Amino acid sequence: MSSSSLAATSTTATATNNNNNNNTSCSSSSSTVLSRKCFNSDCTDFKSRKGWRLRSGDYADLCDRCASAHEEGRFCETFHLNASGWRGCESCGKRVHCGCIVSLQAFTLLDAGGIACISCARKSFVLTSNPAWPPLFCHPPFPERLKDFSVKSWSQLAGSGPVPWRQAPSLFNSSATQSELQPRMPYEVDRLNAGERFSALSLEKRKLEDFPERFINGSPRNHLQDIVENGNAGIIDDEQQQMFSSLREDISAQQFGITTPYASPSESKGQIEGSVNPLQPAPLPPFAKRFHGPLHKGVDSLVDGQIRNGRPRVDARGKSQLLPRYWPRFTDEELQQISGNPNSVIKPLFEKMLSASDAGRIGRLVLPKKCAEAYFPPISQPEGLPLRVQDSKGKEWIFQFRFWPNNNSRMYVLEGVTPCIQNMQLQAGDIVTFSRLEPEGKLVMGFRKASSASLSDQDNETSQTGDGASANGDAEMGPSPWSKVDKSGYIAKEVLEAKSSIKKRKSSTLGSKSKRLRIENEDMIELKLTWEEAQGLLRPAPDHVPSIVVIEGFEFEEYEDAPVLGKPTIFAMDNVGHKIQWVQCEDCLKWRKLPLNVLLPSKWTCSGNTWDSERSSCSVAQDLTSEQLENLLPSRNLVTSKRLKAAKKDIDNVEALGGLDTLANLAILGEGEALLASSQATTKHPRHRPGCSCIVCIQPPSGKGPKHKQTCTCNVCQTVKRRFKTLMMKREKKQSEKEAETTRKQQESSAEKLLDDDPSPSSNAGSASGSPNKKKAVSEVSDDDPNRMKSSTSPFKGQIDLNIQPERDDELSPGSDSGGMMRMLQDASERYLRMQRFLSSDGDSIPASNHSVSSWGADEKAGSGIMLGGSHQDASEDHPSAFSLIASASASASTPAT
DNA sequence: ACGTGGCATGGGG
DNA sequence: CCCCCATGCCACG
Repeated sequence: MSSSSLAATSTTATATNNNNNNNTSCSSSSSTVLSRKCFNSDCTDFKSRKGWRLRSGDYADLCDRCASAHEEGRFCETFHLNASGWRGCESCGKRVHCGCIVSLQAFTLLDAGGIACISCARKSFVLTSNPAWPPLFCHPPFPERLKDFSVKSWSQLAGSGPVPWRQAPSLFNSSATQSELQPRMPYEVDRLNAGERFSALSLEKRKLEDFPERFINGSPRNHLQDIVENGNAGIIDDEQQQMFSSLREDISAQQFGITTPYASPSESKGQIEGSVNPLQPAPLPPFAKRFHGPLHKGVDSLVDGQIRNGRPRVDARGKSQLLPRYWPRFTDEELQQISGNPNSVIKPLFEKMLSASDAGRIGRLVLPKKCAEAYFPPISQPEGLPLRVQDSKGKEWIFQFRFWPNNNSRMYVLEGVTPCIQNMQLQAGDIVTFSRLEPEGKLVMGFRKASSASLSDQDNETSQTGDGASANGDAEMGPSPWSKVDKSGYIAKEVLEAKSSIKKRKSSTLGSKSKRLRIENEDMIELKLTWEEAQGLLRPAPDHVPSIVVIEGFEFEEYEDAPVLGKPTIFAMDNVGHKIQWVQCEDCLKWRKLPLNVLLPSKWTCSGNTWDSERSSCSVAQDLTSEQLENLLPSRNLVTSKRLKAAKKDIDNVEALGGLDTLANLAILGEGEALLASSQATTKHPRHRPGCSCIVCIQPPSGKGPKHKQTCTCNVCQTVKRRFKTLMMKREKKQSEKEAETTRKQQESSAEKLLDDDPSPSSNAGSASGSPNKKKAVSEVSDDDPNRMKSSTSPFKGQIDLNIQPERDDELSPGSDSGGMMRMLQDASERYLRMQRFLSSDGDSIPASNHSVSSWGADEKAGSGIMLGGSHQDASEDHPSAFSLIASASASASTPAT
């Protein structure tokens, strides 16, 4: 986002109060922009993450702490507690701050007066957020918004009439989500021609400029109304437009979140109008036809009546009409998380498994007709219109949404998706999801690697879940969301489902069509990895004994109750010989010693150290030296330790570890999830924030960059080494166990075999770990595979390649470091072995064997993930889960070569 | 000759 | 038998 310019603009408009504690919101865009300090005037930390959206459309840059508070909905209660504007939810009585931009979307103004907190609002089908303002303040003024309008939002708006916020209940209802699919707007946005598209920029600019003025002059609402009345809609800010779009036809185009936005006000109008007619002419899609007659009115009426209820649209279609295979599997929660904005509701629209063609170089993604007609703006002409879509990383893509006449029908396609697909490193078989950010109406695109996808849902049929929690890693946006949200529960859920779904899965999605697509094993591997990783972080609820289930060769621990996403810990033995576990504080990153059987929440801080009151504060030093820590830390530690050696000290280590953990968590969640928080990832690695020094981010593009020396201790090399160790271990075991088979298997065997064979790494862990480890191993392999696959196998991931770990390892070395790598690997392997021995002795007895394993695995994963990410860069980013990253450990080495 | 765009074909549901 | 949609193929630039 053009932050700078916007910021400037907004600044002007907003004027001056940068620092009100109370009004955090609008205040200091200027300061924000200019300084490095946290946007929150009460905070002196440096900004590092994105917070709420400013009126300028930019985001408030917050420090981690403030960002977290914001993400968790605690910002106002933390900083605005003494500010005016606190009101009680009419429904639940919960206190909600209504006096600043930060909380804009945390409540809804009720028709009858008063406010309802967002959660109650949703329950009661009320709008999710304040219709009137949010847009203005919360949405970026530009194209995004304009484009963003999704049909839904649009319709909603329309329904509400002048008063935007009154909406069709269904809209908010999560369940309604799918159903809500609106019919499309009667109008089309197509008109955008290439030329028009680019006008968008100017438009934006204009908007920005205008925005302040309008805003200042009157209440947003009035302005909006005026605008509407005057026919200025085009000029209106996106938000405004959104709000009033319902009123105007114009809106339609924008609403779709389409790119149309670019059109200037006048343009837009023209377009819209023109489009309207034009649209209709063409063979109308079902919806179009339906709505065709009543344009504007139709819209309104739709909103209230049909849209909500009658309309077959989305809802109807949603699931009933759309083939199950296109049913979105992510849950609202997921979506929400993806959105990054707690107040935003992401409505899953549909998802599609990429076909070879889709993932090919042609850059055309064939859209399921019904989905296209239901969720995308109606287009009457083959040229269609540009559609703006935001990916999970917050990156915006503009695709040409168009169709080809086909027989008597149409074939809808999204053109220009190649960059996006490549960026996400998607391949045939991976799933692309489309959803819409409810308040904003923005189209969001996520993805799920085949493996993960399979887990959650590939099959519609399968997914009983429907709404369920499939989620895996939808890439969907996920910037911050995941990080914020305590995913544990969620994740656990996913995992569980995944397990169950896995069985079914295989056959699913691709189905007949997918024959070609079946990527297979790779994906499978990935999934497994994912699972593994996830498993690593999952802790069984206390006192729950798992039953082991073997699915497709994989062992799963099944717990009646959803597992808990626990904080990875390291099991060890204290001086006295007691088995204990070490855990790292979320806040200070210090390591604390805890009883062996303690199950910690995913976010654990020193304050939670009820076992050692003396060390229940972050201010207390950790009773563990960096060296000890180094020794203590398993594989993942390697990285850390090396880092230490490299130069930095404990702090670095700690950070690194923390990062790993975080990554691991994130990974599990899914791609977008984690890093997204920052919303704007690096170009290189969207998941990572700017300034991120992780391997991924510091890595040169694959195939580029200087080679590393054997003695190189950079993260990448460390990762690679670690990776190698793991691989080595695996091999070792395999060989010992299956010498003859191993060789052949490695090359031929699919991931499955690998899984079975999995080496020892997991051995350390308890019983539970067993499966995970295997998976892990597999995952690693898979990781490698992806990269290689790309290079070698092309559309169909090279199953073979992936499977062959050894080769990869070899490959790896050549790719990045060549000779040096081997040494590193050996070294790493040695260390690794040592570690394992150590750990194994400790971990075995541990009740929650999982812990040991999991922690290890998690760490490892995390570490590998990080590393991989670095190596993979793009790929890793895209991959929803860390696994991919992990897998790439070996790959990472090779990756560079890619 | 290559890359793209658009249409046609044909398997599958 | 019809509709979808993944690909193939061809024409155009």
